[in-house]
Amino acid sequence: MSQDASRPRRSRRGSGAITLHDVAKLAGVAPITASRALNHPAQVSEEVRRKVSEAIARTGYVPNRLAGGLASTRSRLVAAVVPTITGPVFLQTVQSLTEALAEHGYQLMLGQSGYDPVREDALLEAIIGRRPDGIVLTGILHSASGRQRLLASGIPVVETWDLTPTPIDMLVGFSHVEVGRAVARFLHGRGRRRLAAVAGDDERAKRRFAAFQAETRLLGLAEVQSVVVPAPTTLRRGRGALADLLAADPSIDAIFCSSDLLALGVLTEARTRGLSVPGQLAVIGFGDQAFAEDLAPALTTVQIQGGAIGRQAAQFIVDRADGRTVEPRIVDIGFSIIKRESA
Amino acid sequence: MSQDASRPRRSRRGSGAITLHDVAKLAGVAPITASRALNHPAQVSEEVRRKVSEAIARTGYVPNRLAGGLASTRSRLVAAVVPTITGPVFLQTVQSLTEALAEHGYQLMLGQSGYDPVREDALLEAIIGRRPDGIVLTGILHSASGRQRLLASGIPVVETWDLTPTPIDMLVGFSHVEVGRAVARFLHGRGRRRLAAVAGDDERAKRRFAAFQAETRLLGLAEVQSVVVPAPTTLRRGRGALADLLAADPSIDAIFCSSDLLALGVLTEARTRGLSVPGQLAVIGFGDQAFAEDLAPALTTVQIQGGAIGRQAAQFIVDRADGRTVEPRIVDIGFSIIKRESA
DNA sequence: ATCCCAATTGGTAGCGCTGCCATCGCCCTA
DNA sequence: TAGGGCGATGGCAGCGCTACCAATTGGGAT
Repeated sequence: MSQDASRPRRSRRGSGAITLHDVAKLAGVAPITASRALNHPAQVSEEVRRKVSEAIARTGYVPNRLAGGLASTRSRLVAAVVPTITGPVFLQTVQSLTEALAEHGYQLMLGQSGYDPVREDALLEAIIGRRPDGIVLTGILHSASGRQRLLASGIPVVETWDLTPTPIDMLVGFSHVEVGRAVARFLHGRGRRRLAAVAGDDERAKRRFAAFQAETRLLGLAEVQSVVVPAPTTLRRGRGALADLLAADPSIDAIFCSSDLLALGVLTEARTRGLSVPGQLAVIGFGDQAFAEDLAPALTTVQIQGGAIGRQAAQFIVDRADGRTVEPRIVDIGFSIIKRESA
Repeated sequence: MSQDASRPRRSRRGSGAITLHDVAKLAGVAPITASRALNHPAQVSEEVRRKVSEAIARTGYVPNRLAGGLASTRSRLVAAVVPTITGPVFLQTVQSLTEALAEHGYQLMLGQSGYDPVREDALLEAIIGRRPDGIVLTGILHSASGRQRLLASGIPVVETWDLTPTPIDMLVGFSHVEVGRAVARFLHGRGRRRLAAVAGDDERAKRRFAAFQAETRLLGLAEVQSVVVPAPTTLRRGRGALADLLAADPSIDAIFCSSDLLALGVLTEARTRGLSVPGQLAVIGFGDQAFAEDLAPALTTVQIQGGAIGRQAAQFIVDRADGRTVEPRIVDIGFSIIKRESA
């Protein structure tokens, strides 16, 4: 026990914290050997492993990952970009992403792009500066300059919650077009003939809506009544939307909502107006949030496996970081319509 | 334009990316001068600033913050720990924290402690290893060893969503005890006499409930009927809770719920049972989530300024990082009961 | 006995940046 | 003209870690 006397006045700077060198000295091995004991335990003897872990326990040493990342060019940091965290759509994805990443020793950095392209650019710069081992884009439509920047950085990128034939790099999502079509056919199949829609004001929701509308025409139904509400979608917007829709055409018999929250708003407004669901009006949501199944009436909705998206994204990035080639680089996670009471 | 020929085979390692040295060379200044042009622009001449920013624009240089953080012992990283991101309670706080931090050039790392103390310790280690400039604890009850570790790391810590006289370091929150008392008095003041509660299974919710119960006794009311539901609280749990409560005592006339989602569940169950709210039953929630005001009936609830908590926490950390002493280190953000229709 | 190879350990030299101190002009004052 | 002071620039060294290569050891093959 002799860590008192010496303390050779740190030459200049530093945090003053315990370093790997301190641990190595205490364990009686070279610093690099201590490093190996931690990062490649198979490469050192049982004895060294024991001495080093003892020294760590005694000093309370915590490796400086900033230094490690700099030296190895592997930061073990992954960035996730969402428009805003308060929109509940991506939460499940962020959660499972964080968890899956943590299991592999990676840490998540969270960035909110907001709805401002200037902010988006600044955010990208801040992220790239940390040299993450991967970037997960969640429901963001990035500017051309942002895309360029990402490409130039050479950092693995996973786009999620969408399906395009030309991703920046890797992709895990589902087809919004197929969702729109499937919902139209579903409602038609259940005897609905005067369809309406409440769409959030974002690119994906609009694609779902366009496909929904196109399919409706193919089915020979009446023109779709629709309302576009600004993002993020809320219960209030749902109530307002139903009011608007009814004012425009009281004969509608089904509504496809851009989110479950919007659907809850529609349900709420319908109830206050004495409209029976699903009797007079069928309502279908999107997202299958936890509350959907326990509403009264239970909400029929489109289920997306947000958790699976996050796990797959994490897998993509870990594979890349470990030098494995990722193939295929596009994964369609699919979706399903959960039939409950509201439609 | 001459960055082709030379490329003097990087001696050994490195990411191959543009470095500050490359920029400095192109601008015709010393590396340290280029560094100053970026970080302390007031210290260099107009001319240098111009040449450097030109070189940056031409090369697409993005500073390596890992290296910067290592050299300056300021990572400009802040860690936030939440039990789970899918519980919507802390979202507002995380959002405003991220935003306020971004404005000052800080990036947020997100950690989920889950409900497992082992995981919590691993998470803390992962976080401390990144040498963040601050750690924000949100609604977490950390183990004694975790607390010890945090203290030893010397990193500024902000605890949130609570009020204790003995914080680890800094604190911004409100009194759960006062909330419980205030709600009991509020319901009593509105003529309710047979109070009940649905409490989430976490430490804070239990403190609110205990105070609620104590105050009820002081007011001379009947013993409080209660149900404890496991975290995270959901709509389903709310429905189940009302069923249980009614089974135990059909005469209850008011329910204090641990979250707005729980309250929505109670509202839903009450409706399916033909119980009128607030006529036969008063319902009050906790959190004032966005949807609360647009429910039918609109939900009376306890409002917490989650956004303000996040902003204050960011302010605390930025102040500390800039070397300002933070005083007082405990901020009571308060709460208010928002009277709507349900109680 | 000699050589070879694998397993283990150590040394050196950075990763890309910034803190500290020295240097260089230049202007102002005496 | 000499001295002092100040603003701008540069050099050096090192933050704490790991990649790469070298050295050492012990056994097995020949």
